[in-house]
Amino acid sequence: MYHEPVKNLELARLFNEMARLLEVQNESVFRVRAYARAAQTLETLAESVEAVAARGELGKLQGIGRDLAAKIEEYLATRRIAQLEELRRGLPPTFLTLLEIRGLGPKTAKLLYDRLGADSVERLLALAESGEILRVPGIAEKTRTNLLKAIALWKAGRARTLLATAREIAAQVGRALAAEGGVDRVEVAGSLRRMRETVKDIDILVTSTEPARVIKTFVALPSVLEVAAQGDTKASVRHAAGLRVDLRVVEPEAFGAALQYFTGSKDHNVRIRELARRHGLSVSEYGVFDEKTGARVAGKTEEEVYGALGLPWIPPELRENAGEIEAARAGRLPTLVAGAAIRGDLHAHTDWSDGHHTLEELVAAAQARDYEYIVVSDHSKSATVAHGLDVDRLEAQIATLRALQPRYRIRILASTECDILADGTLDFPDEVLRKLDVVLAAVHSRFTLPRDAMTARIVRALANPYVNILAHPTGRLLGEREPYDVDLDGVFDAARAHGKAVEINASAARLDLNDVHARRAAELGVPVAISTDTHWLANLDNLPLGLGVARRAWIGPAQVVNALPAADLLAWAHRGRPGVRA
DNA sequence: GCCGTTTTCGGCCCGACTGTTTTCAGTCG
Repeated sequence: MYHEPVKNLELARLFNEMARLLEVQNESVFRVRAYARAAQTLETLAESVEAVAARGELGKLQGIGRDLAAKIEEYLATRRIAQLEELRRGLPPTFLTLLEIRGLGPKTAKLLYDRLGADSVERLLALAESGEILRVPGIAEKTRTNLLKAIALWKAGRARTLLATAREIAAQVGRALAAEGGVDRVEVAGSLRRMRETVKDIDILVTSTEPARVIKTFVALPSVLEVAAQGDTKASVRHAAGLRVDLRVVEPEAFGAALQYFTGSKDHNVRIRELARRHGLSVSEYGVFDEKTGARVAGKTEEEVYGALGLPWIPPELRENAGEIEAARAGRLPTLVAGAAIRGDLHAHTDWSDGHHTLEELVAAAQARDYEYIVVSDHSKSATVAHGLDVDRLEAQIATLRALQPRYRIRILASTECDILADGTLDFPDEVLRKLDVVLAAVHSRFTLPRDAMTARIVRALANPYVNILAHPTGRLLGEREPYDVDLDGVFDAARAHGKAVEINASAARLDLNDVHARRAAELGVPVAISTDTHWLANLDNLPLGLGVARRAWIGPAQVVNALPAADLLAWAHRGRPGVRA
């Protein structure tokens, strides 16, 4: 999905494919897991795998030993992995899509292929519709209807749900459960709690003295389309919004263990349990237990659970098995940026361009959020569809905004989201930019430039002494538009050299930079701006989405420019301008 | 296939639910 670092994700995909192929061929689950773990390491690796290979340090990566390191090197050198090609030989290329059908795993898929030649979803559907699959031992009518349903769902498109949408649905379900009574505590777990940019399902955890009643209430909610599973303590439904919602009812005594367990990630939890085993402990959603005596030694809170393993509490956003367990053991977990640290929003639009509210409405709404400052950054003239401002209108807006200032406590900062033209020059001349408090620059056109040209374009813009922040650096729109092709390391190097910040755009479909890239930027010493890119007043509430990305990127308040007081922010923004002392 | 604060060999996370079984395998998270 991302263009940089390309090979990390390419390789991760290939390792995942090898894991699935090995699994289908009934290989040892441990061998399968080794490949899957290596894939996960590659996915979360911020640095380019090529750079690691060049240093000869592949073997130092989590879960990558001599053998897998050799396969990575083989791929980097030849763009092929002989073993993968060998594994593929036994099965048609469409076979692995069968594993995307919920409820159909490697064993059954292989069985259906061997017995009936089910080599694709289409073929499986035909076999299920005709009833031929009933001839396979272990498959009866119930499985047939379940498969038909799952295939229909698969065909409907299993696009992941945006974090913002899922947060809203989870809140609604939580409120509905609480309103029905019998529920003491409600918490969201899973990838939603970890603030992943998209989620596949929603996990909700409740405590109750009447589990049966809560389960009954849950499956009967009006927003429930279909009940997928229902037991004494857990149930799983398909929500009207299309995604799956899982509910677990747990004992208060085990709430921390359950929350830790259901927050995941799976890979994080596997590591935690392995660590526990080495301490003679066993971890489950019911608590931490002494293996010898069977006594529960922790479980009421997450702090207790991590504490029993000799670890500090790990923030959910870090729980991806991306180095957080090692950092926790070494006492080197980062202090993450939190909402309280954010002093203002650095990217917002008004009806002067494509925003939907007036300047005064925006300022009042930002002030109501107790911000110290709000940056008004309407589009520039080349963004014609967004009614971008020309020089005259920008100057008029600056005057209006300055005249408004005495009526507000919040500091109103004049800005622009200035288009970066195809050649890297800016949409406003320097003598106009210098009248602004802060300058944002962004790409809104010519998305298909070749990588080198796109990189040079952005690097040139960053060299302009008036530009402060590169907005939505990759241009992606989740589920709609791929990021444009750009060498982000080149962009980050330029940003650092010129003292510029890169944005973590918090609008629901952007989240741009993403977590992996933001982590890379921060590691390279580039500060970030966490901004909402508000077009509707309600968008100001999207800040937590951007904070989620930043926290997943291990970013602390010291690396965030809008954690600075207004005076410091302005000093930083004007530092590189001609005539301003550094 | 990886890995080491009991180990360079012998382990490798844990439990719920389902469907098809007569005691459990497969799948999921």
